[in-house]
Amino acid sequence: MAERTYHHGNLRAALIDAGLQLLEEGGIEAVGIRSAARVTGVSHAAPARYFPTATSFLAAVAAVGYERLAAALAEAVNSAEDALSAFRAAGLAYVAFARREPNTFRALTHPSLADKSQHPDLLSASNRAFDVLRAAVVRAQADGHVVSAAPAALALTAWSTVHGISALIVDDQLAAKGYADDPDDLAEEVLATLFLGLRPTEG
Amino acid sequence: MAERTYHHGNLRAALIDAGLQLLEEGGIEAVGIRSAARVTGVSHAAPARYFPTATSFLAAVAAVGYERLAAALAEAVNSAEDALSAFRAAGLAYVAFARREPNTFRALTHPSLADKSQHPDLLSASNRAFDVLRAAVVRAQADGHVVSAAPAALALTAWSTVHGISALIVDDQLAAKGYADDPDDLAEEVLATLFLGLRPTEG
DNA sequence: TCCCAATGTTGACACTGTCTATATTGGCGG
DNA sequence: CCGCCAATATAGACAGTGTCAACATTGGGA
Repeated sequence: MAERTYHHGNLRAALIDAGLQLLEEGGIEAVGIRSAARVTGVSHAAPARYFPTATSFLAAVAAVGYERLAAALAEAVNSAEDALSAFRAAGLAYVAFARREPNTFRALTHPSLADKSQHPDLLSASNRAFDVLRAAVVRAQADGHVVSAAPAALALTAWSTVHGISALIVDDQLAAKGYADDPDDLAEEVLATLFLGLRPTEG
Repeated sequence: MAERTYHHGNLRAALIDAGLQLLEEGGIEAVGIRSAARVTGVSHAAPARYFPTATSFLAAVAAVGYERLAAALAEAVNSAEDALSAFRAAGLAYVAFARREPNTFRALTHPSLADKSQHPDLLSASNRAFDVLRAAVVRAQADGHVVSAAPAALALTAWSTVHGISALIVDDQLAAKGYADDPDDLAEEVLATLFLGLRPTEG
């Protein structure tokens, strides 16, 4: 901060902060190399040393978004009482995160970041968030609340479900598609259906 | 086509065709007002009369994508034997569409189109696709294969599920998340879980 | 202390979307 | 059949973007 000289100190982190701020304020379209440089008070080409391309900058910002998501999921899981309610809390936390930070949520699945193999940090952050859900599945299996199939497949199913409903809620598609009630109710209903489908056959 | 004069005839449709071509070839990032004009062989500002803003052009292209999706769903539903397999076929057709036209699929949920209320044609096309799924739900209810709750909520649940898994498959996230098998198998598994969750309680 | 490698800056280029002013022309009333 | 007008397309300009190459600055180790 304050009265910086020629060398910034930790420009990389400062740029990512600026990117997060731009993201929150103006959506993903507002996140750019030059605007981030401007916010940071640095020349327009300075970011190039840390982010060779505009997409790589976006990826770095989105990676922080995934970290936040992972943290939100982990907190929900940890503050739950039993394995099933932990799994359930993770699902609700996913939807809650999307609603709380819609612009961040949308950034996570931005088309230009579709190929995550180009952005290792983004990929690992994404997987870290997923692993929280996967761990919750494994524990719910151990407690007999979830059918004992491959955890990866079950976690992918759960991820799909909560991601899909989050996308619909965040983009405000409910009313247009004939659902007039509280989005929270829908999230609960969707999760209930999911859990019913994941239940072990005849306990 | 061929030797056009000053007035094009149906520039609007030609531009959308160009947009679809650009989309298929280079992804959504390649779809722009100027590039579409270039492909169409028209001046860079000509599209402005039909598409006042770049986003509105994108919306028109995406609307065609939703129409295609709706058609694919409808065909799957219509060529099925009974109500339950029609519902199931619709789900598989959704995933198949996403895999067949990944760039089109990604365009449908592009962040800049998140607010569909700004783009009536896009909204109605999107709803048309959704209605195919909703009708399938209703029929499956009538045949006793699906719990009798509000169709809108159930259809939203189904949409969420198939959309989520499609997004994961299209962005090639399966292997990175520990699923090494055939994506088709996963799609079937996810649908099976969905149907299990949607089944009427004890028949 | 000196120097060099790491870090920022400056300037330029091609590209984009958007605006305003201008040119072209098909089709209508006379 | 003619002439004009409104619809349609063009031309030019401007601000903004990402990216590149040449240059300036400086901190920290030999």
